[in-house]
Amino acid sequence: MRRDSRLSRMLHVLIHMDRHYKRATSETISKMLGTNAVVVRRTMAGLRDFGYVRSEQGHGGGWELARGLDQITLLDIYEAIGKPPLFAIGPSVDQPECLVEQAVDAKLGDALKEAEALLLERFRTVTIADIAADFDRRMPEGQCNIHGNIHAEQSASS
Amino acid sequence: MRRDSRLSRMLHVLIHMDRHYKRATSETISKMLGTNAVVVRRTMAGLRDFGYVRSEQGHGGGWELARGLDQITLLDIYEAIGKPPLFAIGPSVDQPECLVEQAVDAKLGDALKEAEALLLERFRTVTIADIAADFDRRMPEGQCNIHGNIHAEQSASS
DNA sequence: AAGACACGTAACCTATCTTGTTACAGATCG
DNA sequence: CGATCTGTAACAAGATAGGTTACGTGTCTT
Repeated sequence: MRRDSRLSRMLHVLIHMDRHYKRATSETISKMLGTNAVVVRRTMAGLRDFGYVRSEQGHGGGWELARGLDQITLLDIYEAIGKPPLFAIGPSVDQPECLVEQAVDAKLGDALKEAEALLLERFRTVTIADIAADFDRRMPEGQCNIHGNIHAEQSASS
Repeated sequence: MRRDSRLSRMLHVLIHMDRHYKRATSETISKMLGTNAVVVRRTMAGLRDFGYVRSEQGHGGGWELARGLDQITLLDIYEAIGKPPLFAIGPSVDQPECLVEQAVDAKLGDALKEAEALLLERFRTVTIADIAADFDRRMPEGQCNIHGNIHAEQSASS
């Protein structure tokens, strides 16, 4: 494993749900993300618990958005997936006895806290709708040809 | 594995080398860090390649500082240990075909780049001597009683 | 009521990366 | 020559995201 990509993946799928699907199954979403339906359910469970999506069991079930993308920030999703660690570096022990080590970790921790505050502030002020708007500027037709095959499957089966 | 602690560890040991050792063996340093001599040599090799420390082989050998702590920044050490990844989150693939995914990763990447720039700027402007000064403010006597046993061993054997 | 469909979840494996450990070769000093 | 150290290679351990299989449960269609 390299880096935690759950935030990126969830943003990706939420935009597609808003644009192309009224309701999508875990299987459909998993093909879109290039992964497995169980992984999708596992990750989306957090979003459901926070009320950003709904899931329905049984025949004709699947996932759907529970609110508009302009009502969901990146911070919301980050929290919904369980606030995974942001940084890959840090101290070697949590509470070092050595005072030199404490001074090192304090200084390092200050810098990390500043960077984290900046990052979370960006997450807080950007909605998923903002990202969708960025996409529209790149591709004004509002089409994503990459997942077209999946769209076709979905249209054919419904 | 949890988080990369090499930066923290190297800062820690460099301050001790400046304060308590003219020359320290990997074994001595490893006890200080609570790790293994091979791990020490492995990590310090980068610092040696960048000219921040010197190593001498053979009897009476070991490690010593090659310049003053006010001449070494946190960024220097970060680079000397190989610029490990700073963030634990990121996109799922490097070059996604889907334009929605590209828009997501671009927005996320902007926030991460901002945070990274801030973090590296802090690293660039803080010297290890600054951290040592912080330590002096915490413990004016200039003593670190935690590694006292190691200091004693070192004094006894030299 | 039966069966297909889809989520919910546990259990286990895989990949990746830092760290830990063992083993050994080479250099240096007494 | 022998003790002491660094320099490395090789491999195991630990942690975590992600992938996979299996099975239970709810729900709609026929």
